[in-house]
Amino acid sequence: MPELPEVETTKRGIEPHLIGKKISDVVIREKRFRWPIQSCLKKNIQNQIILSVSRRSKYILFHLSNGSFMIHLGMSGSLRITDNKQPIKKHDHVDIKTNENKILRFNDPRRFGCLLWLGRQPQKHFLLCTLGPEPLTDEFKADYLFKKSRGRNLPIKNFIMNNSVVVGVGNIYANESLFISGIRPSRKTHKLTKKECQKLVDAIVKVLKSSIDMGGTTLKDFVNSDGNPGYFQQSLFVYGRDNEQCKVCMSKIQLERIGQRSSYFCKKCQK
DNA sequence: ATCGCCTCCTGCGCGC
DNA sequence: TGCGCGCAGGAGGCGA
Repeated sequence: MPELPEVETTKRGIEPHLIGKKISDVVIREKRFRWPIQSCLKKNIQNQIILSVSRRSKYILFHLSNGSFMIHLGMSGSLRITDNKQPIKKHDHVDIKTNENKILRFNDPRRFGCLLWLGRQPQKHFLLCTLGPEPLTDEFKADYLFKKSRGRNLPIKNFIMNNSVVVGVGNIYANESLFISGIRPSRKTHKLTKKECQKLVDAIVKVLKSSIDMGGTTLKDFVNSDGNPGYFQQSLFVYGRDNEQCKVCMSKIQLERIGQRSSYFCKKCQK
């Protein structure tokens, strides 16, 4: 569920509670994630001060003076700032406690996420070193996407969901940005014109930015927030709307499986 | 090198 | 009401 905007919102929400704080204890109730929690994690981060928090792709990185660690929320994970009065709920797998009796609590029902020690050069970790540009930076522009797309024969939707092309575009945002740019998800990547690449880049940026804005207003209270409402739901053009009317032309929204993923589009608005 | 399929896991919604 | 099935999703890994 967490796509890039949710991860960014989470990062912004927890950051002020953690900067400059010392990690006093780490409680690991479950170590089986996408990758198991390393046995060295606890001793490496305990008694260290959190100097800064950053985000790369959907990874949230925590920087300490002896190295960094990171958390990925997978598809069902969430992070909360809480305290030891709050009862431990199902799937509350890890607590990172600070010296001010605040707890960063990692909940992840499906355990698709991870919590990994990275060492002193986090950017060299195998999960981070092959990542493409961040979509909300100058690196991600039409020129880049056009060049990168030459000679590629896969559906454009798969292409933009590939993390080595651009990070942070999950299934929902891929569908939405292709609708906004008027491109069918099944179009072969190399057939996109430069103009279409421009439209697609603009659409991806627009969708991600507006979603961050919405997430920012809905999820601002992280201390007592008890869930993520479908705040983005009402603004979706195509995702999850098969057989419903296109909000632009009233045609019926189509559903097709592309690359094992549900792909929604409007036949009339997208070519 | 590139692409597509499989897999990890649990909760939910549907149909019977 | 209860059960079981199928699907959802991020993204690495692997086989073709």
